[in-house]
Amino acid sequence: MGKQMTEMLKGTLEGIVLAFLTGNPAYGYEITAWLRGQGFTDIAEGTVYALLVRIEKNGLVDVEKRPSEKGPPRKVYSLNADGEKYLEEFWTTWGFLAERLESLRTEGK
Amino acid sequence: MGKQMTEMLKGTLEGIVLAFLTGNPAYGYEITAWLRGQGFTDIAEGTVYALLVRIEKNGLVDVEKRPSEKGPPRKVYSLNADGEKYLEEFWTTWGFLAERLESLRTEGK
DNA sequence: AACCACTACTCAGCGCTACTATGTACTGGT
DNA sequence: ACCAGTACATAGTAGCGCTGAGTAGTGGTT
Repeated sequence: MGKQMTEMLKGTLEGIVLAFLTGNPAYGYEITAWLRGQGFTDIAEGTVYALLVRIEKNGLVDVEKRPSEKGPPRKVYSLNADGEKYLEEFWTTWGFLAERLESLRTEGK
Repeated sequence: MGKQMTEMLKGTLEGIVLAFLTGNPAYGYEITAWLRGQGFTDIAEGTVYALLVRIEKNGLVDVEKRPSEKGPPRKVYSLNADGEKYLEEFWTTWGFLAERLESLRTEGK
């Protein structure tokens, strides 16, 4: 993946995944596939799983294990109340940053 | 600074500074002050100087030393051709990311 | 003269996140 | 028996911003 994208994803990938999880419980493999479909073609599987471990440890999601027809059991993640609050803060932070950058891009300094 | 903002700045702060430098040579202390004026109130001085060292080492800027009336000599940075090209790539990368996030925020997944 | 605020730059060490690379394990098709 | 696809896990690495401290020059106050 491009180095710029790699650095830019720091902090935002988490928000992207949490946003996807809103009202839409999903498991790791599924999330990875979705991300690739969104254009994040080079996201490594390991990155997603590590992220999921982290947000679970931070108490932002609930986890439920479900059997799969085609492989090992799935770990289905769903956003909980803390996660929703965290995601709201994420949007606030991102909104500020995006606004600053947008005005920089159009107006110049 | 908020942890979310700290992580999100990774990769974007560099672009912000390069964008500011476009057609507008500046020195570290000045850039720090400008960033604070833009709302990035908690950007550490050390962060900015380290970033400037990095982009200089990567050949994105030219540097000129100028005496100051009120302190140690200033190191004035100006964007060069490589820097402009890099900044263009930055906008492309950021544009993609911002678009994805924006559609996530409004449409939901 | 001593002190402090402001200007201006530097640097070592830390924490966090994404990436690399590899491994495990289950199902189904050939 | 083999391989592709599904599904998860993890140790080690690189990069970036932050913390905290230090150096240096100028000007104003006491």
